[in-house]
Amino acid sequence: MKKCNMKITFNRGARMKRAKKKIFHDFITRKGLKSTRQRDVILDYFLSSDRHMSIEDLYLKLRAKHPNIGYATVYRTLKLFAESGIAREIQFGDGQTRYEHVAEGEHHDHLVCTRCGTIVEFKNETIEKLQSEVAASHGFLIETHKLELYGMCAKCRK
Amino acid sequence: MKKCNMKITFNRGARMKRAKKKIFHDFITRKGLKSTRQRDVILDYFLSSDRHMSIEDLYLKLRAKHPNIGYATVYRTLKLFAESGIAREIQFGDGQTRYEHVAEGEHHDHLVCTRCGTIVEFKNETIEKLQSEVAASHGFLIETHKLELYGMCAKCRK
DNA sequence: TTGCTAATGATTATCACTTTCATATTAATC
DNA sequence: GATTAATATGAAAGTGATAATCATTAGCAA
Repeated sequence: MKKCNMKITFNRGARMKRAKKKIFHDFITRKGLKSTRQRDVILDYFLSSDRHMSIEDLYLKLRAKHPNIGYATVYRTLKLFAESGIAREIQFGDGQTRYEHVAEGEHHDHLVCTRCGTIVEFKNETIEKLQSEVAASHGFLIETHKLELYGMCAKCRK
Repeated sequence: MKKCNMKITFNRGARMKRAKKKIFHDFITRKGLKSTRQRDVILDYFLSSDRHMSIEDLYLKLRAKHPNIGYATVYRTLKLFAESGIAREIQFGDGQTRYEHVAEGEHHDHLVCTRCGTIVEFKNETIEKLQSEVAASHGFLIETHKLELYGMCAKCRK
Protein backbone atom coordinates (compact mmCIF):
# COMPACT_ATOMS: atom_id res chain seq x y z
CA MET A 1 0.00 0.00 0.00
CA LYS A 2 2.69 2.38 1.04
CA LYS A 3 4.83 1.28 -1.83
CA CYS A 4 1.98 1.84 -4.23
CA ASN A 5 1.50 5.38 -3.00
CA MET A 6 5.15 6.09 -3.35
CA LYS A 7 5.13 4.79 -6.85
CA ILE A 8 2.22 7.02 -7.77
CA THR A 9 3.93 10.00 -6.16
CA PHE A 10 7.13 9.20 -7.94
CA ASN A 11 5.42 8.92 -11.28
CA ARG A 12 3.51 12.11 -10.73
CA GLY A 13 6.74 13.82 -9.72
CA ALA A 14 8.56 12.56 -12.75
CA ARG A 15 5.79 13.69 -15.02
CA MET A 16 5.75 17.09 -13.42
CA LYS A 17 9.49 17.43 -13.81
CA ARG A 18 9.27 16.63 -17.47
CA ALA A 19 6.45 19.14 -17.89
CA LYS A 20 8.45 21.88 -16.20
CA LYS A 21 11.52 21.16 -18.23
CA LYS A 22 9.42 21.53 -21.34
CA ILE A 23 7.92 24.80 -20.10
CA PHE A 24 11.36 26.17 -19.39
CA HIS A 25 12.76 24.97 -22.67
CA ASP A 26 9.89 26.52 -24.59
CA PHE A 27 10.44 29.75 -22.70
CA ILE A 28 14.12 29.74 -23.62
CA THR A 29 13.30 29.15 -27.27
CA ARG A 30 10.54 31.75 -27.39
CA LYS A 31 12.85 34.36 -25.91
CA GLY A 32 15.68 33.53 -28.28
CA LEU A 33 17.88 32.43 -25.39
CA LYS A 34 20.24 29.51 -25.38
CA SER A 35 20.11 26.11 -23.83
CA THR A 36 23.25 25.51 -21.81
CA ARG A 37 24.73 22.75 -19.70
CA GLN A 38 24.60 24.97 -16.62
CA ARG A 39 20.92 25.76 -16.99
CA ASP A 40 20.12 22.09 -17.39
CA VAL A 41 22.08 21.17 -14.29
CA ILE A 42 20.55 23.95 -12.21
CA LEU A 43 17.06 23.03 -13.35
CA ASP A 44 17.66 19.39 -12.43
CA TYR A 45 18.83 20.33 -8.97
CA PHE A 46 16.02 22.77 -8.47
CA LEU A 47 13.33 20.31 -9.52
CA SER A 48 14.62 17.56 -7.29
CA SER A 49 15.08 19.60 -4.15
CA ASP A 50 13.08 21.15 -1.34
CA ARG A 51 10.23 23.33 -2.35
CA HIS A 52 11.77 26.49 -0.89
CA MET A 53 15.34 27.23 -1.88
CA SER A 54 17.44 30.32 -1.59
CA ILE A 55 20.10 31.10 -4.18
CA GLU A 56 22.74 30.12 -1.67
CA ASP A 57 21.01 26.84 -0.77
CA LEU A 58 21.02 25.80 -4.38
CA TYR A 59 24.51 27.11 -5.06
CA LEU A 60 25.99 25.14 -2.17
CA LYS A 61 24.19 21.98 -3.21
CA LEU A 62 25.47 22.33 -6.73
CA ARG A 63 29.03 23.13 -5.76
CA ALA A 64 29.73 19.62 -4.52
CA LYS A 65 29.41 18.08 -7.97
CA HIS A 66 29.67 21.15 -10.12
CA PRO A 67 32.32 23.41 -8.66
CA ASN A 68 32.62 25.19 -11.97
CA ILE A 69 29.15 26.73 -11.86
CA GLY A 70 29.28 30.23 -10.43
CA TYR A 71 27.00 31.95 -7.98
CA ALA A 72 26.00 34.55 -10.55
CA THR A 73 24.78 31.88 -12.93
CA VAL A 74 22.61 30.31 -10.23
CA TYR A 75 21.23 33.74 -9.41
CA ARG A 76 20.44 34.55 -13.03
CA THR A 77 19.00 31.14 -13.76
CA LEU A 78 16.62 31.23 -10.82
CA LYS A 79 15.37 34.59 -12.07
CA LEU A 80 14.74 32.95 -15.42
CA PHE A 81 12.84 30.13 -13.75
CA ALA A 82 10.59 32.70 -12.14
CA GLU A 83 10.14 34.53 -15.42
CA SER A 84 9.27 31.32 -17.23
CA GLY A 85 6.63 30.52 -14.66
CA ILE A 86 8.03 27.32 -13.17
CA ALA A 87 9.19 29.07 -9.99
CA ARG A 88 8.10 31.96 -7.84
CA GLU A 89 10.10 34.29 -5.61
CA ILE A 90 8.99 34.41 -1.99
CA GLN A 91 10.14 36.43 0.99
CA PHE A 92 9.70 35.32 4.56
CA GLY A 93 11.19 38.46 5.99
CA ASP A 94 14.53 36.90 6.94
CA GLY A 95 16.38 38.78 4.24
CA GLN A 96 16.71 35.77 1.96
CA THR A 97 14.78 35.48 -1.26
CA ARG A 98 13.58 31.95 -1.78
CA TYR A 99 12.26 30.25 -4.87
CA GLU A 100 9.43 27.79 -4.71
CA HIS A 101 8.05 25.47 -7.31
CA VAL A 102 4.91 26.55 -9.08
CA ALA A 103 2.42 23.97 -10.20
CA GLU A 104 0.20 24.96 -13.10
CA GLY A 105 -2.39 27.46 -11.90
CA GLU A 106 -1.80 26.52 -8.32
CA HIS A 107 -1.53 28.92 -5.45
CA HIS A 108 -0.97 28.26 -1.80
CA ASP A 109 -0.07 30.08 1.38
CA HIS A 110 2.42 29.30 4.14
CA LEU A 111 2.66 28.36 7.75
CA VAL A 112 6.16 29.23 8.97
CA CYS A 113 7.57 27.91 12.23
CA THR A 114 9.44 30.71 13.97
CA ARG A 115 11.61 28.22 15.87
CA CYS A 116 12.77 25.58 13.43
CA GLY A 117 11.94 27.28 10.14
CA THR A 118 9.67 24.51 8.89
CA ILE A 119 7.40 25.69 6.12
CA VAL A 120 4.01 24.09 5.55
CA GLU A 121 1.86 24.94 2.58
CA PHE A 122 -1.88 25.25 2.75
CA LYS A 123 -4.77 26.38 0.70
CA ASN A 124 -8.12 27.72 1.77
CA GLU A 125 -10.73 28.65 -0.78
CA THR A 126 -12.90 30.48 1.70
CA ILE A 127 -10.09 32.79 2.69
CA GLU A 128 -9.33 33.48 -0.96
CA LYS A 129 -12.93 34.34 -1.63
CA LEU A 130 -13.05 36.70 1.34
CA GLN A 131 -9.89 38.36 0.13
CA SER A 132 -11.53 39.11 -3.21
CA GLU A 133 -14.52 40.57 -1.44
CA VAL A 134 -12.34 42.80 0.72
CA ALA A 135 -10.40 43.99 -2.31
CA ALA A 136 -13.57 44.67 -4.26
CA SER A 137 -15.02 46.69 -1.43
CA HIS A 138 -12.01 49.00 -1.69
CA GLY A 139 -12.11 49.16 -5.46
CA PHE A 140 -8.97 47.06 -5.84
CA LEU A 141 -8.37 44.46 -8.48
CA ILE A 142 -6.17 41.77 -6.95
CA GLU A 143 -3.22 40.51 -8.94
CA THR A 144 -1.49 38.46 -6.28
CA HIS A 145 -1.60 37.99 -2.58
CA LYS A 146 0.54 36.79 0.23
CA LEU A 147 -0.63 35.11 3.38
CA GLU A 148 1.79 33.85 5.94
CA LEU A 149 1.04 32.54 9.39
CA TYR A 150 3.99 32.61 11.75
CA GLY A 151 4.06 30.54 14.90
CA MET A 152 5.23 27.35 16.52
CA CYS A 153 4.81 24.04 14.77
CA ALA A 154 3.50 20.96 16.54
CA LYS A 155 7.02 19.59 17.02
CA CYS A 156 8.43 22.75 18.59
CA ARG A 157 5.46 23.14 20.93
CA LYS A 158 6.41 19.98 22.78
CA MET B 1 -21.12 68.27 10.01
CA LYS B 2 -17.89 67.71 8.17
CA LYS B 3 -16.14 70.15 10.44
CA CYS B 4 -17.49 68.32 13.46
CA ASN B 5 -16.14 65.01 12.21
CA MET B 6 -12.77 66.51 11.59
CA LYS B 7 -12.70 67.95 15.06
CA ILE B 8 -13.43 64.56 16.57
CA THR B 9 -10.77 62.93 14.45
CA PHE B 10 -8.28 65.58 15.38
CA ASN B 11 -8.97 65.21 19.07
CA ARG B 12 -8.72 61.47 18.89
CA GLY B 13 -5.43 61.82 17.01
CA ALA B 14 -4.05 64.24 19.56
CA ARG B 15 -5.04 61.97 22.42
CA MET B 16 -3.44 59.00 20.70
CA LYS B 17 -0.23 60.92 20.17
CA ARG B 18 -0.04 61.82 23.81
CA ALA B 19 -0.71 58.22 24.77
CA LYS B 20 2.07 56.94 22.53
CA LYS B 21 4.50 59.51 23.79
CA LYS B 22 3.78 58.32 27.28
CA ILE B 23 4.21 54.68 26.30
CA PHE B 24 7.56 55.45 24.71
CA HIS B 25 8.71 57.58 27.60
CA ASP B 26 7.76 54.88 30.09
CA PHE B 27 9.65 52.36 28.00
CA ILE B 28 12.74 54.58 27.97
CA THR B 29 12.59 54.97 31.73
CA ARG B 30 11.95 51.30 32.40
CA LYS B 31 14.95 50.33 30.29
CA GLY B 32 17.23 52.86 31.94
CA LEU B 33 17.67 54.70 28.65
CA LYS B 34 17.82 58.43 28.21
CA SER B 35 15.39 60.96 26.91
CA THR B 36 17.06 63.03 24.21
CA ARG B 37 16.14 65.89 21.97
CA GLN B 38 16.63 63.71 18.89
CA ARG B 39 14.29 61.01 20.12
CA ASP B 40 11.63 63.57 20.87
CA VAL B 41 11.91 65.12 17.43
CA ILE B 42 11.87 61.77 15.65
CA LEU B 43 8.85 60.64 17.65
CA ASP B 44 7.02 63.85 16.77
CA TYR B 45 7.71 63.40 13.09
CA PHE B 46 6.79 59.75 13.17
CA LEU B 47 3.51 60.33 14.95
CA SER B 48 2.41 63.07 12.61
CA SER B 49 3.27 61.34 9.36
CA ASP B 50 1.98 58.66 7.05
CA ARG B 51 1.23 55.37 8.61
CA HIS B 52 3.94 53.53 6.65
CA MET B 53 7.38 55.09 6.73
CA SER B 54 10.75 53.72 5.80
CA ILE B 55 13.87 54.87 7.63
CA GLU B 56 14.81 56.91 4.62
CA ASP B 57 11.37 58.53 4.31
CA LEU B 58 11.57 59.73 7.86
CA TYR B 59 15.22 60.71 7.63
CA LEU B 60 14.60 62.86 4.54
CA LYS B 61 11.58 64.53 6.11
CA LEU B 62 13.57 65.33 9.21
CA ARG B 63 16.59 66.60 7.38
CA ALA B 64 14.85 69.73 6.15
CA LYS B 65 14.48 71.18 9.62
CA HIS B 66 16.94 69.04 11.53
CA PRO B 67 20.00 68.55 9.36
CA ASN B 68 21.99 67.61 12.42
CA ILE B 69 20.12 64.37 13.07
CA GLY B 70 21.92 61.43 11.49
CA TYR B 71 20.58 58.44 9.62
CA ALA B 72 21.88 56.05 12.24
CA THR B 73 19.91 57.80 14.94
CA VAL B 74 16.70 57.57 12.95
CA TYR B 75 17.42 53.91 12.34
CA ARG B 76 18.08 53.18 16.01
CA THR B 77 15.14 55.22 17.19
CA LEU B 78 12.68 53.46 14.91
CA LYS B 79 13.94 50.15 16.28
CA LEU B 80 13.23 51.48 19.76
CA PHE B 81 9.72 52.50 18.72
CA ALA B 82 9.11 48.95 17.58
CA GLU B 83 10.55 47.56 20.79
CA SER B 84 8.40 49.86 22.88
CA GLY B 85 5.30 48.71 21.08
CA ILE B 86 4.23 51.96 19.43
CA ALA B 87 5.44 50.88 15.98
CA ARG B 88 5.81 47.69 14.00
CA GLU B 89 8.21 46.70 11.24
CA ILE B 90 6.61 45.62 7.98
CA GLN B 91 7.98 44.37 4.69
CA PHE B 92 6.19 44.72 1.41
CA GLY B 93 8.84 42.88 -0.53
CA ASP B 94 10.33 45.96 -2.18
CA GLY B 95 13.52 45.72 -0.14
CA GLN B 96 12.56 48.55 2.21
CA THR B 97 11.60 48.00 5.82
CA ARG B 98 8.74 50.23 6.82
CA TYR B 99 7.40 51.15 10.21
CA GLU B 100 3.72 51.50 10.86
CA HIS B 101 1.87 52.87 13.84
CA VAL B 102 0.46 50.35 16.25
CA ALA B 103 -2.77 51.06 18.03
CA GLU B 104 -3.27 49.20 21.29
CA GLY B 105 -4.09 45.58 20.55
CA GLU B 106 -5.02 46.38 17.00
CA HIS B 107 -4.07 44.34 13.98
CA HIS B 108 -4.83 44.93 10.34
CA ASP B 109 -3.77 43.74 6.93
CA HIS B 110 -2.87 45.58 3.75
CA LEU B 111 -3.99 46.23 0.24
CA VAL B 112 -1.02 47.43 -1.78
CA CYS B 113 -1.38 49.08 -5.18
CA THR B 114 1.31 47.75 -7.48
CA ARG B 115 1.16 50.88 -9.65
CA CYS B 116 1.12 53.89 -7.35
CA GLY B 117 2.17 52.26 -4.08
CA THR B 118 -0.93 53.31 -2.17
CA ILE B 119 -1.45 51.24 0.93
CA VAL B 120 -4.90 50.66 2.37
CA GLU B 121 -5.45 48.93 5.66
CA PHE B 122 -8.26 46.53 6.32
CA LYS B 123 -9.43 44.09 8.88
CA ASN B 124 -11.55 41.01 8.50
CA GLU B 125 -12.52 38.94 11.49
CA THR B 126 -13.73 36.02 9.43
CA ILE B 127 -10.40 35.68 7.66
CA GLU B 128 -8.60 35.81 11.01
CA LYS B 129 -10.79 33.08 12.39
CA LEU B 130 -10.21 30.89 9.36
CA GLN B 131 -6.47 31.43 9.73
CA SER B 132 -6.60 30.11 13.28
CA GLU B 133 -8.51 27.08 12.11
CA VAL B 134 -6.01 26.34 9.37
CA ALA B 135 -3.12 26.70 11.80
CA ALA B 136 -4.80 24.47 14.36
CA SER B 137 -5.42 21.78 11.78
CA HIS B 138 -1.66 21.65 11.20
CA GLY B 139 -0.80 21.73 14.88
CA PHE B 140 0.56 25.26 14.69
CA LEU B 141 0.14 27.93 17.33
CA ILE B 142 -0.01 31.28 15.53
CA GLU B 143 2.03 34.14 16.90
CA THR B 144 1.63 36.61 14.08
CA HIS B 145 0.45 36.66 10.55
CA LYS B 146 0.81 38.68 7.44
CA LEU B 147 -1.76 39.15 4.75
CA GLU B 148 -1.16 41.39 1.81
CA LEU B 149 -3.26 41.77 -1.30
CA TYR B 150 -1.41 43.25 -4.26
CA GLY B 151 -3.23 44.75 -7.17
CA MET B 152 -4.50 47.90 -8.78
CA CYS B 153 -6.33 50.49 -6.75
CA ALA B 154 -9.52 52.14 -7.98
CA LYS B 155 -7.65 55.24 -9.12
CA CYS B 156 -5.06 53.36 -11.18
CA ARG B 157 -7.70 51.18 -12.81
CA LYS B 158 -9.18 54.17 -14.60
C1' DT C 1 33.33 26.24 -39.96
C1' DT C 2 32.19 30.84 -39.38
C1' DG C 3 30.24 34.67 -37.23
C1' DC C 4 26.94 36.66 -34.41
C1' DT C 5 24.70 36.58 -30.18
C1' DA C 6 24.03 35.17 -25.67
C1' DA C 7 26.02 32.93 -21.39
C1' DT C 8 29.38 32.36 -17.98
C1' DG C 9 32.12 33.32 -13.91
C1' DA C 10 35.13 36.34 -11.52
C1' DT C 11 34.94 40.58 -9.91
C1' DT C 12 33.07 44.86 -8.63
C1' DA C 13 29.23 47.79 -7.42
C1' DT C 14 24.97 48.81 -5.06
C1' DC C 15 21.62 49.03 -1.66
C1' DA C 16 19.69 48.97 2.71
C1' DC C 17 20.77 48.30 6.65
C1' DT C 18 24.03 47.58 10.92
C1' DT C 19 27.98 48.32 13.73
C1' DT C 20 31.99 50.90 15.40
C1' DC C 21 34.15 54.46 17.76
C1' DA C 22 35.44 58.99 19.25
C1' DT C 23 32.87 62.63 21.12
C1' DA C 24 28.85 64.72 23.20
C1' DT C 25 24.65 64.38 26.27
C1' DT C 26 21.98 62.81 30.07
C1' DA C 27 20.80 62.36 34.67
C1' DA C 28 21.99 60.81 39.10
C1' DT C 29 25.00 62.12 42.86
C1' DC C 30 27.67 65.06 45.24
C1' DG D 1 26.20 73.99 39.97
C1' DA D 2 30.06 70.56 39.40
C1' DT D 3 31.21 65.69 38.97
C1' DT D 4 30.85 61.44 36.95
C1' DA D 5 29.36 57.23 35.06
C1' DA D 6 26.45 55.52 31.60
C1' DT D 7 24.12 56.15 27.39
C1' DA D 8 23.41 58.56 22.83
C1' DT D 9 24.96 60.59 18.72
C1' DG D 10 26.83 61.09 14.03
C1' DA D 11 30.35 60.13 10.73
C1' DA D 12 32.26 56.58 8.79
C1' DA D 13 33.23 51.89 7.98
C1' DG D 14 31.35 47.13 7.70
C1' DT D 15 27.86 43.55 6.17
C1' DG D 16 25.26 40.50 3.49
C1' DA D 17 22.39 39.80 -0.22
C1' DT D 18 21.45 41.12 -4.71
C1' DA D 19 22.70 43.12 -9.12
C1' DA D 20 25.73 44.76 -12.80
C1' DT D 21 30.17 44.68 -15.50
C1' DC D 22 33.27 42.74 -18.59
C1' DA D 23 36.57 39.75 -20.73
C1' DT D 24 36.18 35.20 -22.24
C1' DT D 25 33.63 31.14 -23.68
C1' DA D 26 29.96 28.61 -25.75
C1' DG D 27 25.42 27.98 -28.59
C1' DC D 28 23.55 27.73 -32.88
C1' DA D 29 21.95 29.30 -37.43
C1' DA D 30 23.67 29.79 -41.96
